[in-house]
Amino acid sequence: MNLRQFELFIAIAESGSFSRGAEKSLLTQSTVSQHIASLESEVNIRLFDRTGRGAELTAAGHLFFEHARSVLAELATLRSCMANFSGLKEAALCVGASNIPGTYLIPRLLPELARRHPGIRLTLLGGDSRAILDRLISGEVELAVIGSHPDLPDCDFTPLDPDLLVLVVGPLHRWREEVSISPQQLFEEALLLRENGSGSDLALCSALTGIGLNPAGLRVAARLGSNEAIKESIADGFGAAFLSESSVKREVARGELTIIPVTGLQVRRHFWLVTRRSRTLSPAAAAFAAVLQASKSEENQKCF
Amino acid sequence: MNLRQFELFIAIAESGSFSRGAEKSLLTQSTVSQHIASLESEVNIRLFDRTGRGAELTAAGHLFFEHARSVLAELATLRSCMANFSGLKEAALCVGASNIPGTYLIPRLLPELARRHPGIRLTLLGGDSRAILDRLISGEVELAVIGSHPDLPDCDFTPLDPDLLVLVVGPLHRWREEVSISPQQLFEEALLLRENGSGSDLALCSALTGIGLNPAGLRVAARLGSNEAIKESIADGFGAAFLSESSVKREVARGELTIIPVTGLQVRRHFWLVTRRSRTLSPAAAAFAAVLQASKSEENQKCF
DNA sequence: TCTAATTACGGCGTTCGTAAGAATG
DNA sequence: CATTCTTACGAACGCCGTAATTAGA
Repeated sequence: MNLRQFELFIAIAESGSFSRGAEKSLLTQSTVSQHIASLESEVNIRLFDRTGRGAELTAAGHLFFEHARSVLAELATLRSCMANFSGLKEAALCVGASNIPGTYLIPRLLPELARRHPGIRLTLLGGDSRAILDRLISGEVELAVIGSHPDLPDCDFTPLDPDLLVLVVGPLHRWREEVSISPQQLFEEALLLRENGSGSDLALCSALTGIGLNPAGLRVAARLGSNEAIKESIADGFGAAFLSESSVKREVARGELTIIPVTGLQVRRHFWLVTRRSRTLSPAAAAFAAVLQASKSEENQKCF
Repeated sequence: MNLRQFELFIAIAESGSFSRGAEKSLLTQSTVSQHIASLESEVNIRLFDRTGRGAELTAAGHLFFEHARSVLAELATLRSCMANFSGLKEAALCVGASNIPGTYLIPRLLPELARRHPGIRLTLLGGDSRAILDRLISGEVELAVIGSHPDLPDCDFTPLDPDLLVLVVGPLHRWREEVSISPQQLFEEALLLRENGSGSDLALCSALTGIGLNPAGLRVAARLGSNEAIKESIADGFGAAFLSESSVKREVARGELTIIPVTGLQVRRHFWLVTRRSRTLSPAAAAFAAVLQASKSEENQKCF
């Protein structure tokens, strides 16, 4: 009992004769005869009545016919789904992203993704880096975009465009009017930081260390769990913080926050595209990754 | 792409390794490898990621998996339907029967049919003999039970138990008290007959001719289209009629109708089981025919 | 007697297993 | 180094076609 025989069976049933069914299926009568005999012996019941001028379905044959059609219909569905999937005509894609990339990076890329592959239905799952990576490893998301690079043996990390962290203060802050400050001045001011070990925290520490300063000396007023919480606090006039440039663009434009350059200090943090090592990306995931990479070169071009 | 490969694919997907999938499917690893490679080349996309300690579905593989399961589910349905059908566990049967057999013969057989084959779902289509035979020839019904035997080359007729036609009159009829009447007396009375050429009409004519009388001399008060119409008329006291003994049993028992024996005249009419020549009967139809035949011998035993 | 399905048989392609090789952890 | 998948190659099986046979109209 195989799919070819099903198609043959249906060709015969619809044409009413073994010979015409054979023609349709590009086979000879004799082969057709063998196949039907084989089917009949397998279900142990006659499927066609041989009438002398063709063949006609028996009651059992009618039953078989209906179900054979269902089987072939399912098969056709499978084929078309696979073709759509391969061709990116229609594909579900599940991506994980931590806070900053999920809020500020990926949304900017959605138009380009939709333009290139209108069939991709994207689901974006959020969470902190650790949770996102867990979801990646479990297969719940196919790729992840995060702002840190833990040492995971099972994952491949691809750098995306670097995120610039800038010092921002609120409209009532005493630094408000400064054209710039020195790195040393940072140690005199109450700072708001993200969680210990978070991507932005690590980036700041590494930048300070890079110019010979010890991050441990910073006056950390608070460590807050969200970018937005820090913004709120600063907007009220309390403290200063290093925030992702892209995440404060809007507020800076409205004058709610002000960027204060710090002479000789550049705090950068990379975003990483993470995939499971030696796992095949679906075409949709590959397309998404390509869009991410493309945006990266664009950003870099702007930098140079 | 064939059904065997689908089963194999699912075995691998569920067990998480080519080797274990091979065991389940009673194949060797290498064969399995070839089959999956063949599937993958056919849909033109990777279905499994080979992880070094097994194999895991890719996104495309998950999609394939779902649909492959649907295909196999349909196949399983087909197999079970065919098995049920062959085994009479569950089968639809469509039978045609003309008026008398449909009303009085077949209903009596239903309990026996249900006892032998509880799974058979019977559909009984009615109509006059001609309509029933048309439905038989078109394949709409698989077998037919009728009260006449037209000369159709494409049909096989099998005689069932003969039906006895008896002369019945109403409670107000002048023959009410007669113990019996002579055949000649029939010609003095208004008779109600069925349609010209109907089974019961033919039976009466043939019986009269058989004892040397000419049916043309009968006083035909009316020809009515239904047995029940004739009963109604007679019960009102008008006329007499030859009706199927089995169809008047109930009324005779209640005293609404009376059977008057006619000396030396026996009007019999055969019922026929009709099938299309050289067509295979479904198991259900064969079972139904068997019940009919069994009832026939029973009746004959009573006769002798 | 013609048309259509079945049967017999030989060629050929596919599937399968053994065994050796490569990759992964 | 062990496990797992891949590749190569020969054997077996099944599928297909030709041609002769049988059945039906």
